[in-house]
Amino acid sequence: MNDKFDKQLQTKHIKPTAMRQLVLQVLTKQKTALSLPELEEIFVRADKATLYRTLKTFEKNKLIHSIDDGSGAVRYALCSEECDCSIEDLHVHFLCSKCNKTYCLNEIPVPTIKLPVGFSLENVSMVVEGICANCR
Amino acid sequence: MNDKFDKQLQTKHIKPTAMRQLVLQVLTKQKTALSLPELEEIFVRADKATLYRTLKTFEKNKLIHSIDDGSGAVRYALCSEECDCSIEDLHVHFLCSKCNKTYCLNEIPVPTIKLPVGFSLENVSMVVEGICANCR
DNA sequence: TAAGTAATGCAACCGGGTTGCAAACCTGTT
DNA sequence: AACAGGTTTGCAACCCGGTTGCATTACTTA
Ligand SMILES: [Mn+2]
Ligand SMILES: [Mn+2]
Ligand SMILES: [Zn+2]
Ligand SMILES: [Zn+2]
Repeated sequence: MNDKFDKQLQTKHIKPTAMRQLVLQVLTKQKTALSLPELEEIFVRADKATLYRTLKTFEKNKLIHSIDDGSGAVRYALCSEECDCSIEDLHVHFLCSKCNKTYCLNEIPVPTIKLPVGFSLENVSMVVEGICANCR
Repeated sequence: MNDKFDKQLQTKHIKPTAMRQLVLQVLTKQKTALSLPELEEIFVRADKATLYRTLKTFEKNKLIHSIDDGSGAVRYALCSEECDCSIEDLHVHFLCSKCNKTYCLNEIPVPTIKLPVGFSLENVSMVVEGICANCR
């Protein structure tokens, strides 16, 4: 059980500390992305900086990806199995204006667009805002 | 000359004060979007709150639109002539990772995407990050 | 001119994010 | 078991963009 998260962390070359296992566990069971402040609410006894660095470590090692949806706090979600955080792994995110939750729309890739001449692309972010299926 | 901005403000039902004329003038000559902190650097003697409220007023009255490009500060750019800030006026924005400037790609509308069932759309934001034409 | 309304200036505050530093912890070695 | 090195954690402080309350000033109109 913990072994599962343990392996997962080691696969991404992250030393599996207790805190990291717990954070990974929480992130795993979420259907929507979590921000640092939200994580703080879940781990009331944990230190903000530790949670912050945990997320940063996870992100650096591509266990999670970050989503800046304009909701005020950057949110994080588990990367999917095949994800290596390259351009072709980018997908659309959805922010519900009612429940303020952020969904990964993993099945919807970010559409390709043709940039003006001279502009080169390194990254794309597409955030759709609206009402989610749970709120309607 | 000032008359031009004057009319423009009145068209959008904004009382044309001196500060507002100046801010509009600055926004007009910009080729890239401006954030509140950047505006503060330009108007060193002006008060932050005044500039803040000026931007908010402009935005509410659809003289400018805001762009949250993930650069840390929300940026603002003049709306184009025909813009009434509805869905079909949405366009892609470009953030240069070198000069950190944000461009309105007015000629590139945000692509339509098909959301999962139950999800409804109210707004979309698409930000491309890369190297701009000036920086390459 | 006087009253009423809107804009401005100043100060303080909030919240998310980030960092320096010391203590605790882990791991491998003597 | 004691030690040494490197890593993680906890605590505190800080930064910065954004926002608000409130008193003052400016504008409008009766
Ligand atoms: Mn995602
Ligand atoms: Mn724009
Ligand atoms: Zn919802
Ligand atoms: Zn550039």
